[in-house]
Amino acid sequence: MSGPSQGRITIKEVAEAAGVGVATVSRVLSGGSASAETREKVLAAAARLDYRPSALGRNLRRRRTGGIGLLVPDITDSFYARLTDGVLSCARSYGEPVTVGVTGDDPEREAELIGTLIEQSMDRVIAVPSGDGEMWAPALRAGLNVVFADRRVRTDVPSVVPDDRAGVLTAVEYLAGLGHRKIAYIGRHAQSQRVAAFRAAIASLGLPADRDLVVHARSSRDSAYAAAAGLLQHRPDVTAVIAGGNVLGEAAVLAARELDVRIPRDVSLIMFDDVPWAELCSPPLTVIAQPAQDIGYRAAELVLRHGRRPPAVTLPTQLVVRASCGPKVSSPRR
Amino acid sequence: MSGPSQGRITIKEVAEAAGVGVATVSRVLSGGSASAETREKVLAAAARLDYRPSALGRNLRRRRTGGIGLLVPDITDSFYARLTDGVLSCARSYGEPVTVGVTGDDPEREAELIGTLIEQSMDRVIAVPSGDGEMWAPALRAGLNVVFADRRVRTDVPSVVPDDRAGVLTAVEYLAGLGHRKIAYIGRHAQSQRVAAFRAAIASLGLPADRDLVVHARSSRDSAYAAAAGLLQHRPDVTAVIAGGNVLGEAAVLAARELDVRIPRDVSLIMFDDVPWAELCSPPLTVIAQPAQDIGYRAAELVLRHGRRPPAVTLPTQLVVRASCGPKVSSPRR
DNA sequence: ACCGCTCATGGAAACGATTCCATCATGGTT
DNA sequence: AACCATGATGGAATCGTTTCCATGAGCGGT
Repeated sequence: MSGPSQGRITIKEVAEAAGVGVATVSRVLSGGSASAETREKVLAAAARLDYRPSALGRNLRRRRTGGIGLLVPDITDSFYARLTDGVLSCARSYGEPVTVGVTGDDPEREAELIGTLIEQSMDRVIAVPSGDGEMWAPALRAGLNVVFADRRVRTDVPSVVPDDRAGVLTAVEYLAGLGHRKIAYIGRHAQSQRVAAFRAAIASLGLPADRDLVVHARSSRDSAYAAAAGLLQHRPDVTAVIAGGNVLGEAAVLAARELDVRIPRDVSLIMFDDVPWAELCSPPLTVIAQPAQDIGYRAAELVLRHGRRPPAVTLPTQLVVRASCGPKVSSPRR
Repeated sequence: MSGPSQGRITIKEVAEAAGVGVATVSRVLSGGSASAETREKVLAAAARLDYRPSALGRNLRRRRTGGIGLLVPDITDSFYARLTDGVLSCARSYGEPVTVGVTGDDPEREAELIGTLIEQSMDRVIAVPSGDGEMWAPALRAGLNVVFADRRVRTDVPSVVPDDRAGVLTAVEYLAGLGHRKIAYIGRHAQSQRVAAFRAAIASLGLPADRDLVVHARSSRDSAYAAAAGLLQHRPDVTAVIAGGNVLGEAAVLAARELDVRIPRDVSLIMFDDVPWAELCSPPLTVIAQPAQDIGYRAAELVLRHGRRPPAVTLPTQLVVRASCGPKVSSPRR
């Protein structure tokens, strides 16, 4: 009865209780070879003492941390919440803990969080990168195992992204089919890829190109509202808008309501990202659904099985037609 | 030029580069006493080598992990996403990483996650407990620093919760004021506290008590829909329902729409938790707003400053009247 | 001039695990 | 009977940090 009854119990105490050496305990517990009898004794002792190996000790010796880091712009945004859910779901099946950080789409904050992560010896990270991803260069050189989600900003980092090009094209084609020619896009600052796809789609359909038809917002709700209201106010000639995310879409219907422009009579609206309330909205919103959860899950798979990794995974999007788009009005709204 | 140029650089190499001992480096970096000259040398060397102390080594020695663990039922639920955001926001100002786990309101999964957490040597945890919180007993005994959020299920654990009693009472009073007498409550399984408050409110206003007027759902959207649809179908006599959360509210308006019961003409609806889309909904939803982010922030404060901790913090809720409640219809709906 | 006090400093132990390596027993082969 | 191969086992080194303790220098007081 000499065991130190206080504090966490260690492998040493298990070894003592089982009457074997610490090396043997470690071997048995990590599936190494041992005689049936010894294995029995060790397992019994470990169970009796309710022994839990310390991840700290293990990781220090192994020189890597088990867990995975996840960096998202805004956990409050349903899209990133679902993406996070996907990551957590996959990580759970591997028993890996996930450390989450919020970047707010700010490269500086992102760099800071990367610092924290490598301080923690995390060697596997999933991130929705904020800027052009150049702050990742040092971490990459240091051997960090990174997978980008939702945005593909570096070709040397495996990425899991929605099929933006197809999604945007589908939306623009649908709108053009309804007769719209002045179509605007409201996006976040960081979505350069999607904006490029938008311009390409506009061009390919022979619609008038106009720089001012894409407006940007930062990741806050206020900024989104300002962008939407500004667009609706200053460009009475646009008859259809595409919102590049659910908070942008929300801001757009709010702004429209405030400015008394009716959807879809005055302007048609397509929102990226299908969220539960899109159906509850008045009018129900036509959306481009994105597989947020799958993106997270696949990204986690990629970062966990770090075999040879494909450079990029693209997941399909889907147009869900509801009631927020209508034929072009004959005369531009005043 | 003999430094091992591969892998992470350690305190030993910094010491060598600065021409001092490792103990001195450690002391300088953690704010201990040292001569100005030495401090200078060490700081210079550390900066030059871009040295980052390994949290692993530190934590092993200190026998505690810096980070904090966070357990929520469903990160996809806006309420818990905002709560998480609050926790992350507070933790960031302390430079503490946060490990997030999803319990799905399942005590078994929760116990499993607790195991992972203590394996990680996390000594500080914020949790939204699933059941009666009895699986926390061993962890508590082991000295884990736990704070409960959103639900108060044990008196021996500090908790940060919304003022459920006042919130429910406000909602019931408001509904009663509109003439409603058969008021139902749809809640999650785990919200025993709120259900008790509901019954108390009903009783205090002299309304008919009826066991069947509170129905429970599990944390999935499907379960929520089933519960709402069941209630609406089998109890044509209820003229007002209170939904105990935003996914329950969403399910209620969906079910109502499907069953062709109109809000608020046929039944009035009050939803717990104000979410951005409540205003966008048709009709805009009257809600009891809950300070989800504050709850998370305060819980994080509590768990980080583990001075003497108050047993419970209760944060106020607020009734936001929109358009989902109306006067009682004269005849029960068929 | 000596004593004792303070202060900076570096060596070494400790934290809890994994893993290399040496040791020893066993059993089969020549 | 001697020998080798095989496999189980435990001691000890190791990971990167913090912290205890001993050492030595500097210095003011008697």
